[in-house]
Amino acid sequence: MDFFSKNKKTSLQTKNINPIKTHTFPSSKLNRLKINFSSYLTRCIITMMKYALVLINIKGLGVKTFSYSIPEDMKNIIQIGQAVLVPFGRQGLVNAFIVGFSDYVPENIRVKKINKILDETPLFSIKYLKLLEWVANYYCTDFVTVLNAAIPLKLIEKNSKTELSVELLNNNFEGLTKRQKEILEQLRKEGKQPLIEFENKVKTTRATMKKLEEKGLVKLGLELIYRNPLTIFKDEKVEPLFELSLEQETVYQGIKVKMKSQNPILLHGVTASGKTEVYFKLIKDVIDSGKNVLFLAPEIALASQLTKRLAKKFGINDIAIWHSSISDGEKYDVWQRLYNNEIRILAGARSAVFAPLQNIGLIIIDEEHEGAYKQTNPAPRYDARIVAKRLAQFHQAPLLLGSATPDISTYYYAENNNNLFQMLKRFNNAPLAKPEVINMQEYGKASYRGIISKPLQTEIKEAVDAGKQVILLMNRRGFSTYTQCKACGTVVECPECSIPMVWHSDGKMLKCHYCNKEMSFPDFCPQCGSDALANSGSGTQKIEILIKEIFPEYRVERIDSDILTKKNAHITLLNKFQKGEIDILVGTQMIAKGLDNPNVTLVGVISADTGFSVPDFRASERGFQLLTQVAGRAGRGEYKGKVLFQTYNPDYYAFQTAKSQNYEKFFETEIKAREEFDYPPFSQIVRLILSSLNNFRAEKSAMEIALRLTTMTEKFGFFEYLEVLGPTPCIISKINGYYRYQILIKNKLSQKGHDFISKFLNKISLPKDIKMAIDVDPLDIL
DNA sequence: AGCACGCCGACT
DNA sequence: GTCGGCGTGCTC
Repeated sequence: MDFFSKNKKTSLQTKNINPIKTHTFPSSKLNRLKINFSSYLTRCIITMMKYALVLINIKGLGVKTFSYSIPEDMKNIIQIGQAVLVPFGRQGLVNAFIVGFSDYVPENIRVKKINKILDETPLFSIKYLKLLEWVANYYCTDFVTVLNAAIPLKLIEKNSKTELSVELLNNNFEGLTKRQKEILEQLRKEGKQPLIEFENKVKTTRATMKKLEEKGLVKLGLELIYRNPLTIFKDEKVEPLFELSLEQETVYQGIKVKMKSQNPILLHGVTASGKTEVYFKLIKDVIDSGKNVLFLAPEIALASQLTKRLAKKFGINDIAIWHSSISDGEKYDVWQRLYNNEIRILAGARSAVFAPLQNIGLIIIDEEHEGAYKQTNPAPRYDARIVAKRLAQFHQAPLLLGSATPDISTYYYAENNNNLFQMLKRFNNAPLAKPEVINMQEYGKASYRGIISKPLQTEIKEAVDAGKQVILLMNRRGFSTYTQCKACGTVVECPECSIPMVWHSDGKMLKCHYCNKEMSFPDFCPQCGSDALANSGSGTQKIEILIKEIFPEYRVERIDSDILTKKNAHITLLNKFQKGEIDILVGTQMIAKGLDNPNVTLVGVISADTGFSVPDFRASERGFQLLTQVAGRAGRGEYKGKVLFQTYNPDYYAFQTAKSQNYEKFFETEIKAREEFDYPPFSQIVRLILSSLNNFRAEKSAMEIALRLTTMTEKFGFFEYLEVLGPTPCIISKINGYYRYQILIKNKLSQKGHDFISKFLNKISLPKDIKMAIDVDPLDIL
């Protein structure tokens, strides 16, 4: 591996920029970690080893690994995953995790001794760390960054604490005071629970509880009582599973045959085709066979909804939920229950792939095309689908992906591996609404303010007057899309980010959608001083106002992320809509997902072109998905649905296929384009973003890295697999004051190529004022 | 993050 | 001389 030699200097090093240093200490640590996890690690070797590698969360510094020596008396019990107490710097004893063992420590450090093993039960296994190590390698980041994302740091602080519990011992309440009887009655109803929680709830004190303990009526123990966040669903009646339709039954049987498959299985089912029933039937089979199920949904709200449905079918005791917003206490409890194999079904969002569910027999990822499965910031920029695939392989369990509009790559692989299942009919045989196109080149002039066409107005009126409800999609928030000077053409941009400021009519402000900076509407053009500044384009706020102008008597509401700032506001609005208290709902893509309202008969897309024109290789895919998903909101009940797309480009292929709701046709055209230009799934993209407050230095460092990368690629014969593009300024060339340059590396799916990239990036260290973000399989390249 | 170490300017 | 400014580097 001499190509990573420290002394190599490139000709581009100048006085203005620090040389790219290679660092040795952290990477040697990583190498030790690697050796420990992946090869000869067995208990007997561990117990012979002198040093333990522990993970410490240092405030301000983050999570780092350090070596400590193992006292003789701990050698028989010490294990990976245990929480320990170690002396650290001037901070005295701190909590840490055992993550590895070693016989060797670099000479120049003097090791301290592990002070205490806090809990002999480990919180994770070697297998688990192996998965994280794989993720770190795949996403070209370090192990600690992945660990940081995977294990809730609060576990470290929480784990040594035990809580007092309270439990009823005797049901005979004779001879007690009225108040005491009340307290015990409540305890009898609710069962064993944490003492403090109980005292607060029934408004009593420790003295009273001690008294009851003395009388032998309750037991106050030190045991750990798990909080079950699902108790809110505990009154839900457990219902039998649905009967499957013929189409569902066929797909179910087909998937059953594939349960041993090492490759992901795709269930492509049109909106409202009843994928959930198939999932549930499979889940039942898996848990009956004694294995566990991981079920992911793209976002927290959908994961909660899913958990409720699961609780209805399987009861609450074997189910847990995991996502970034459950409380630390709940995380701790769920973690323990998972590790102790007390959970049959875990539902959750992206981060739930890292929960330590044991003995997995099936992983389901619903709405697999959703971008929310990919973490964009901060690192690790992982995709839960990729991690889940690896996790499934570890457990030799199948991975089932479901969507009405699958990711192009997922579909490609599923088809090639003969793992594709389709449900192209709606469950209740309701026909899919065929969208109609309104060519705005033709209708534009006759439209209300050039935006709401006559046919759309007519359909809205017809629907609402018939007591039905309407969804209008406008995939841009704010009032307009940009503010322009009519004299010189200048578009008002955010001073910190290179994107147009958007006029918001509610706050009467121009807002930056990247950094949220606000400013008042300028009186004069910042470029030429003219006063001819005007707003152009439309967003949700304008549509809401226009619709209210046309139909002053109808109940119109708007949902977009501006509304979301008020807590639960959007849930309240969705509930109102569901109850029929809103006639017309205007919103961004938030309303395209998951809304299942049988009373919606009309869906209108105000500007169906939005999205397709973004300069990104996935723009057509995203546009197609959005239009298909929103069209699926119409006619889900017994009433026939209608969908109208307003567009200025009626002939565009992605648009035509979305119009006919023909996924396969879209796929065929799109996959050819991907092949021709070597985009995924025919290559893997690794995107590097170099950014700095100083434009020149950002560009310079990007150039230097690109040059090194190209030189090495050629020198070591990787040019067959790797193509280095750039650097170029990012399309969004400035965000939050940081100038951004990108380098794209296209890897023709070679493992060797990927290992090279990973090693190369691990060795790079940059001057302080330059930041580098590594994004493997980026969602977009803006 | 803290905290020590250390290398220059101002001061009783 | 030596007090203290805070830039730099380290924590097994």
